[in-house]
Amino acid sequence: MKILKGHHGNCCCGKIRGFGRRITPARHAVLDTLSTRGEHLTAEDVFKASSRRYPNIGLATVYRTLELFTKLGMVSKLDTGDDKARYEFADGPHAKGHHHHLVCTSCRRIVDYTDFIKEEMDLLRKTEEGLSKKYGFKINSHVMQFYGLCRDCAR
Amino acid sequence: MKILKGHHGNCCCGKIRGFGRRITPARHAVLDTLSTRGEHLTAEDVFKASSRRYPNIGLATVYRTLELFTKLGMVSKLDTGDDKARYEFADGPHAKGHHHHLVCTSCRRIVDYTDFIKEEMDLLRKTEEGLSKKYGFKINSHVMQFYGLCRDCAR
DNA sequence: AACATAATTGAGAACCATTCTCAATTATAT
DNA sequence: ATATAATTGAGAATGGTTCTCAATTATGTT
Repeated sequence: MKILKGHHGNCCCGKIRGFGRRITPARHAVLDTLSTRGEHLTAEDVFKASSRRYPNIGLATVYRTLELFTKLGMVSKLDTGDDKARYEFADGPHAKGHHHHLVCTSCRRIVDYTDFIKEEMDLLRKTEEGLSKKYGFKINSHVMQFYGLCRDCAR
Repeated sequence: MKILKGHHGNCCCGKIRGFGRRITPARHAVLDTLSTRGEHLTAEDVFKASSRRYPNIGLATVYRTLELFTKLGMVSKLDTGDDKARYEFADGPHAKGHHHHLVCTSCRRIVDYTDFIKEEMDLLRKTEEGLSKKYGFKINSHVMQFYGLCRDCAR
């Protein structure tokens, strides 16, 4: 299958190749899906959407691809408490910008919020620094998330 | 089996009974385990330790009990990223005090920290309030956690 | 103290997201 | 065009957790 020179050629393929990994139709399909279909997609979501573009893709490949992209830092893997990982573009050309999540524990709706992000980032940076020093950890990531009931589920 | 009137009688049994649930040897064993064996135990950990006190206990019962205690607010269920839930007493008579977690993604060591807790709580409270108002969520809980490599794993 | 009844239990089966296996295919450097 | 290692699809396997169900038991009532 011919690889189209799309907008991905510029931003992601280089990163993939840089790690000695190959550009394949399956990876391209996943990339397209992630940039088209919004945030917090489950592997199954990605599989279904990618199948439209590339009908032969297998679910295992989707998992492997998402794992690779996560390792390369292109994708964020989220846990929103329902035993299914969710994926979205990490900060970068296709990303929505740094945000955190507010999750409804009843209907599983996920709201991305950016309110208080500056204060959060300041505190997170400060905490990371303090914890690194005190406990000797090299901190790589954090999770900050709120759970509750959305308006519809609360009533 | 006779239920001993131990220190739990005062703090937890009332809570359990208050919800129309019964005090049983299995629940007592889990309670003892949680108060004796430290933090962030997996269900399997709780099962093994509780089996010593009450050899007939079943794993399913441990899961059910931990779920119940979590629902009653006595226990916190944590996800530290390794596909096994972990449990510990929530804030209360037996709890260690409010803390957050620093997790080594290599050896899975978990450090409880309380540094910056005041600032964190302030920000969390403020954020919860802001998000409640803006998005109409009734926020019930939050997760704030750091991932990285501990000193031993980093080198 | 024994009864009635609904809650609880243990054991194993079932579930289900994810990972693994392996032979076949394919991207890429030469 | 070729060689080679990476990648793939399909289905099996994994493993933590939940479910099922008949048997047991805690608790309020007599």
